[in-house]
Amino acid sequence: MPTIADVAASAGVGLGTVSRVLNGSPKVRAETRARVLDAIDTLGYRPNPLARGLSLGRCQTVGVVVPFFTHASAVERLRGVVAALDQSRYDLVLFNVESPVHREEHLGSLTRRDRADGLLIMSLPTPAEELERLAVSGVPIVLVDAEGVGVTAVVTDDVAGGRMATQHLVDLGHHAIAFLGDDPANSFGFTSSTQRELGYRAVLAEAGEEVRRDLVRHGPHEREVGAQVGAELFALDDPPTAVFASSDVQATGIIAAAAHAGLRVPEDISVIGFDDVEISGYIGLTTVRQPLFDSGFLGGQLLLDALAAPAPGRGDHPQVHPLELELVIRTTTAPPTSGRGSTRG
Amino acid sequence: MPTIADVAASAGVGLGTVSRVLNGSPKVRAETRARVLDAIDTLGYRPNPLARGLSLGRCQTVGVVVPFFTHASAVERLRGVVAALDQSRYDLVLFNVESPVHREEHLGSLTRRDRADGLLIMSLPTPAEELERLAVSGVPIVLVDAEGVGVTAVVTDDVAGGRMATQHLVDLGHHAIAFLGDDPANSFGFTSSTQRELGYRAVLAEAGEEVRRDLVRHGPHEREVGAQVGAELFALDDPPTAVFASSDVQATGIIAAAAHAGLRVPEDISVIGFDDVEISGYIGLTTVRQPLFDSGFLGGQLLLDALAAPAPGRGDHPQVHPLELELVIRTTTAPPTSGRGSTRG
DNA sequence: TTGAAAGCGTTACCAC
DNA sequence: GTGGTAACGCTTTCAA
Repeated sequence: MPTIADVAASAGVGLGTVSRVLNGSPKVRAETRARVLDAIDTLGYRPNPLARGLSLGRCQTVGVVVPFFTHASAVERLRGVVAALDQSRYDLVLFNVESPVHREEHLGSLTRRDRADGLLIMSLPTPAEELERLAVSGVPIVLVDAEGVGVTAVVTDDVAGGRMATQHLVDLGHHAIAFLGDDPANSFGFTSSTQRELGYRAVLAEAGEEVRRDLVRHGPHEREVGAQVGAELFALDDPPTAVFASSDVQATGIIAAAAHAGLRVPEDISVIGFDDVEISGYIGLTTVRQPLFDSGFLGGQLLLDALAAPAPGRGDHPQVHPLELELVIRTTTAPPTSGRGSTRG
Repeated sequence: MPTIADVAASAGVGLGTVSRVLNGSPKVRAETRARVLDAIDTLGYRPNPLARGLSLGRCQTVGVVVPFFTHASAVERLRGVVAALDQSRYDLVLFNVESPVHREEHLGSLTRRDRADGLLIMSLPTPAEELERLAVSGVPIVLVDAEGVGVTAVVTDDVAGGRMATQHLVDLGHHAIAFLGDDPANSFGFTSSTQRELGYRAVLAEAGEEVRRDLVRHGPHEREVGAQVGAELFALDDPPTAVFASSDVQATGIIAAAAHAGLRVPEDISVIGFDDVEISGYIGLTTVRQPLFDSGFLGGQLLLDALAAPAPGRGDHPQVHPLELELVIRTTTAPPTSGRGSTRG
């Protein structure tokens, strides 16, 4: 495995000259450069990124901290990040987070420029103190689907999204509208779902509807949870005529439960989700579309920008980039049928 | 940012001793160790992986080369890898491959121990010559969903899978069975689909059925492709009564086309897919299940094993680990209805 | 058991 | 322009 020294020897020049050629320094005579390039070629030399990193104090690596298993939508976001980084010279190191402990571990070890030059944190509410530590360490950081004081972030207005979904159901004439989302006290501290619930409650209040406690349910973003909650909901004396699930994955569970209970969607029960993941199109789920891929892509770009900026300017201008939400009406929502539905006043 | 020297100074010991403590060498007096550990703690010292890697000649990193965007199934496999690596001390670097050029690039630069200590290549048929280069470079390598001479691999018997699917349709009484899969001349050189097609042809031959050229179609693993091909198939004078799509994603397209053509599944047309990705369960698709997650997990473990093995033994015993396929019968296949179907003898 | 010193492959600073 | 040389932070060998 040839080193820079071998190249230098072979080309009959000094170490420094090879390095200069490598890094495109203009202070090299054309003829010398050619000779060095030639030697590099014949020797099949390739710079050692580790050594380069050690010397430079950076490692050409971007760390992505992502709750990979927890959200189906994370994958789509990750795709965006990958696409954004693809043209850059940065490698992408994946840090999966399955538990809060996990997060602490990773964030702790990543507060160092030597594991990753920049950090992309997805969907994980990061304690202000952690953020502070990261900021101090000088590692540029971008949050995607999360917010933090003084940190550049790509966000979605989940309250607005929750409003959109609920308003759609209200507009269709529904009264007994159930909500299913993450537990506000979930161990990760995910807040998106809670925000959506806020939107739900706000719209209901505006419509003069009472928020029935038996219609508000919580659980992780899993299909099984949706199926379970759906079954409970449909077994109620006064069942809902519509369900707003704060994720498409949960929504599919609700739909499965409806089928199981012999209910037709949307005739007997309307279902709306959130995210617009790939499967939603397949099954015709009405939902609130989040630009998942774009969020990752934009996050990646922002991080690359921060990395490209001269160190002193870094982090001085944190920006929050809101992404547009869009109501996608497909075939799982419709006006309530008179035969069924709430009899509440 | 404290270095090992700071720790040494603070603990009043030499550099080497700190290093020994760090690496769990037994040749350190308990009292000394305690003092060092103490210093490490108060200083908040953390070893620099880059420096460590440079010195050691490795970087505690596993490279995963994966056609991320090309196959939905790749994500599931990736999940498995992440899970396998999670407990190890290796970081996972993701190399996306969107085009053959991409592949060359990555593989070229990864033939070096300094970017990744080990390599996991997914679903990408790697030219024997590349494999040779990698083998020579001493980087342990594991193939998942691909095969190569002399390389440890996790594989599925796609011919057998193709047989399973086709036999299921034949057993149901179908005669005009269409096939949709990757173009055998696809630019990546993916072969799984072609293997499945082999199984399809074999079963048809055994059943005494002619393989109708108009019923064998090719295209990328995209839903749109399935929809397009489905439309063409259903417009035939003598349309098929069943379709075997070599991926679930294509199968969903076929189903969409059926709905569009006013055909009921499975009454008018049976559809079987391949993979059993998450959505397949949701939509009740009959399919051949591949243990995607497991394949990634096993691949990760095998790579970790290889990495743990003493260098000389590496690669001496490449093994091929076949994974079990399973026919999952759900609701998209049924016997052909008499009213429709082929009239061929 | 411990300390000192020699690398690992680069980059960057300093003379020439 | 170009060639030495000192870092970068760690592991490891060699003495002591």
